[in-house]
Amino acid sequence: MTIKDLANFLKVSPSTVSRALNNHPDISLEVRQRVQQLAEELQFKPNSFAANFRKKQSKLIAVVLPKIYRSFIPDVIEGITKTLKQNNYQTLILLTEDQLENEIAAIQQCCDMRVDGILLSLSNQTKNLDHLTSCKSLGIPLVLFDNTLESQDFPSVHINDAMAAAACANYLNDKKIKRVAAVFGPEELNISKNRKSGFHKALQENIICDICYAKDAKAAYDFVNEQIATYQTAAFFGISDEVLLGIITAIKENRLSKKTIVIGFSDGLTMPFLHKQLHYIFHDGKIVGNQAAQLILRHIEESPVDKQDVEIKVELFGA
Amino acid sequence: MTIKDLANFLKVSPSTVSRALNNHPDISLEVRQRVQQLAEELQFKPNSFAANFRKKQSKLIAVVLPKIYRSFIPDVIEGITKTLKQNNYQTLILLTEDQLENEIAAIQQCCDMRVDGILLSLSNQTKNLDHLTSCKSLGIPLVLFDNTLESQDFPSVHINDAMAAAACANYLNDKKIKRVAAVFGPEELNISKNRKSGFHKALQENIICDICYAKDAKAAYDFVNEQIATYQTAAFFGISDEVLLGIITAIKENRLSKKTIVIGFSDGLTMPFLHKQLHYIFHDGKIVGNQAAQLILRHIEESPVDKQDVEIKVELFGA
DNA sequence: AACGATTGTGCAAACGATTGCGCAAACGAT
DNA sequence: ATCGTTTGCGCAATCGTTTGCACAATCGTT
Repeated sequence: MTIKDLANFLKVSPSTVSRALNNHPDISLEVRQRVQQLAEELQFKPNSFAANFRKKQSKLIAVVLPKIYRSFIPDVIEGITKTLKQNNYQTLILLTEDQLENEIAAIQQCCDMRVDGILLSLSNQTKNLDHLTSCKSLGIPLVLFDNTLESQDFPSVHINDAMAAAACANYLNDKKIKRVAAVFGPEELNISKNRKSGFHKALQENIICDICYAKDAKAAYDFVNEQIATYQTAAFFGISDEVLLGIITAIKENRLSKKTIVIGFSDGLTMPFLHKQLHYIFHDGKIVGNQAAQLILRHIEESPVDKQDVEIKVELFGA
Repeated sequence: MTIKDLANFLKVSPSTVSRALNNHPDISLEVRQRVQQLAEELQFKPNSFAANFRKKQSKLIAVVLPKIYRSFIPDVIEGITKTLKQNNYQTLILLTEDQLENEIAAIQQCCDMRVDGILLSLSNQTKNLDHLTSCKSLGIPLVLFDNTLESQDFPSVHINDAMAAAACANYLNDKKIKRVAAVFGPEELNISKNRKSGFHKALQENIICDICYAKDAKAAYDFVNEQIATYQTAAFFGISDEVLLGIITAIKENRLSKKTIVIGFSDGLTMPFLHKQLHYIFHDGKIVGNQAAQLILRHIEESPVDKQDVEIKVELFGA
């Protein structure tokens, strides 16, 4: 079933069928309707590969990211796919498992496939953007999101981690606490670094702050248990749902829920439900995804656009 | 940069370049190496769209599913993408948001795009497979996974929900409990139905069983609180991480952790960590994804394959 | 020396849709 | 009646690769 078949059947030329199907004004209403009607009846759909090939576009956007963790990222993907679908693009998922080598291969793949755009959340191993030169030279738009690096070349979408972390610190300042235990993610993660420096800068100097880089919930949990045992710590800061899970589990097992302050970053679902007293920066993946998608679409459709980062506003929620 | 450019430069024909790049044995080693070397130097990659177009394949597999929940599905996607990537296929994600209408549109999209295969987890609204006839007629392989329906035409990958639920019931039978509260997901979900019937059939008749269809963790939580207040229930069954979150939160808030039995289905991460005494059927998304991907690859590459369902083995874990 | 077999390469036709350009018919204006 | 314009459609090239087939060169055989 091709355009030619339709054309033969209708005794018109393939070009006419093509134009009729695309509502080209050159084609008379009568012919247009006949074509569209037959196409409808025969369930004919033009081969989008042939069309895309001819038009030199793929209508495919690649999302390259380390891993689909249990929180946040699913929302990001949802936000991206929804926005893209509305604009007739499809979403391709490539996972790097936090390996730079995989990231490089994935980007290469994207270039080879001639995707129309790339949304990239960097692996933790990635220290620079050298591997993105091929995108640049091929003119494939690329937007960084979530885990990003400063760049002249590529716009990014993210929250202001430092400011949000500072808001948490300020909350703790106001509570006149003496000591806080702060749990970050793996040390090499940019969000760890940014949130940590923002937190420290804002935290009053007279507050003692113990810190930990936890690779998972268990590590956070162990650290918190130790802190409680040693210092009777009653205030905790955690930069992700993963570490918050460790923190909250520990304080619940120590039966400290009521008097203890827990504050951190969360996607607003599991952790606030699990611990009603949680204070959290609501890190909404859907918005991040949506914004990233919109940004890449702008770069694809109205090139050239001046590079412009998007900083998502966040708020402190909680009891 | 095309094959033709390379050919001109090397004073050979495009066909020779093409074959050389594909390691076709017809091409002498010498020519092959010259071609490959130049391609390497110039960073040339054949336009895969043109190639796929010519070969009538897209190297794209669509994954159509309701939603990327916070547990299980991320693992499934990970399992799928990994397996597909190893076989040089890319993963396309289409979300249906549990709307039949979206599912129909997504399948249509897939057919229009000529994807090489479809992995489909049904929406809760889907009661039959009529909308898949176009796949059938176009010869696009399709594999059902996770939320499936019985079908003559399409193979499926899933666990034996009824048997796994029965294993949970048997565990409770052995514990000589008098009463259990069982929390399912939305009533229209197939996993709710299957797990419920399996559970009930296996549960001893003298055990009182209160049930609830919870749409989210909060609903499960409310139900459990009520059960505890009314009957001092001390045994709970939950069919997903989502409802287990509600159950566990409630019993923790009621300070019942130690003596209370909680059993259910989990992806083995958050819930077992949160509640160390949890007994759970380990529902491993990675395996489901991997198996589904392998199955679709078989159907793509060695057609025709006789329809054959895959039933993933599961085990009861926990303290 | 003449012959088939083998080996390596090029020619040209696909694949299916799009699109610049040309051309005929129909129309209105002079 | 003539000419210029508009309207509606078809021709044919094009996108970049792949691939069946033809063909030339080389080789070993008789």
